[in-house]
Amino acid sequence: MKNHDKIYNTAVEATLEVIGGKWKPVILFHLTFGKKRNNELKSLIPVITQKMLTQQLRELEEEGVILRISYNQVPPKVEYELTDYGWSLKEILHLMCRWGDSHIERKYGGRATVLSNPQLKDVYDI
Amino acid sequence: MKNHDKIYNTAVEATLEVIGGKWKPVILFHLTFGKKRNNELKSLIPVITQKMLTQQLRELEEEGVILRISYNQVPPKVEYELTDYGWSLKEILHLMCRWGDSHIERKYGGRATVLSNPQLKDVYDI
DNA sequence: CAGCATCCGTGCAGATACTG
DNA sequence: CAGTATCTGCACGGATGCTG
Repeated sequence: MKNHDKIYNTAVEATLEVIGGKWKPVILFHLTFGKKRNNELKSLIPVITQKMLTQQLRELEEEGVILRISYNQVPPKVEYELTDYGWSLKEILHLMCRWGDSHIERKYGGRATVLSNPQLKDVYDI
Repeated sequence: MKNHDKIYNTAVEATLEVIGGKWKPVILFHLTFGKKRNNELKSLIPVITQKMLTQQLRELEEEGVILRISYNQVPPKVEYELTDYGWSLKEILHLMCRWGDSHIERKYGGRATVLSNPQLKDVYDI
């Protein structure tokens, strides 16, 4: 063993440092369907507050998984998109979505609704 | 639309309800290598407190992804293992582990260590 | 060994108001 | 439109001590 700057017990923990935030997987998941503006994300995630959204976006940006594109214009226009690195999370995120789908079906039968992931039906056969 | 007991914006959220706890993915990950006793989990996750460990285990049990096996003996012996349903999370968990590995490499180069996931090296070629 | 009970602090996250 | 700034509360999680 050498001097370490950082010690993990499991590599899973390293992943959680990046996508472990309360809304991060959800935000990233939506971005796997293309770049989104601030308001679009708010519409897709109605229950999140603006503060939380901005906060989580900033952290994701710092980790290098998303890119913030600010067009200098009035009114302001900002778009968020996955970086190449961020795209490497797609498999995990879509797997989480598909698992969630089957979990909902198992737990609630038909007594639950998922508002905004119709796209996945086109991507996979579910 | 009909009356719903539950509404999700994304199925990802349903997944997060199950594995979204601070330590849940880590605990579940360890269990993908076989049943573990309370103390074994504590050794594998040194920084977790007993309280948190118990709490997270209970919640995982309630969700039906792990099973608590209590042998009625003195001293007590309790084992935790994945249910069949819990096993369906394996792909996500191992994907998270592998992504974490590459993330650590990318972010820290050699200046970080992962203590306890040698098993994965045998399972996959990494 | 496995775990519960209790106390306690902090930090996460909500609500509201304001800005370039 | 896309944010900041500030105040606030409560629940999450840590530390400690006790139990079957």
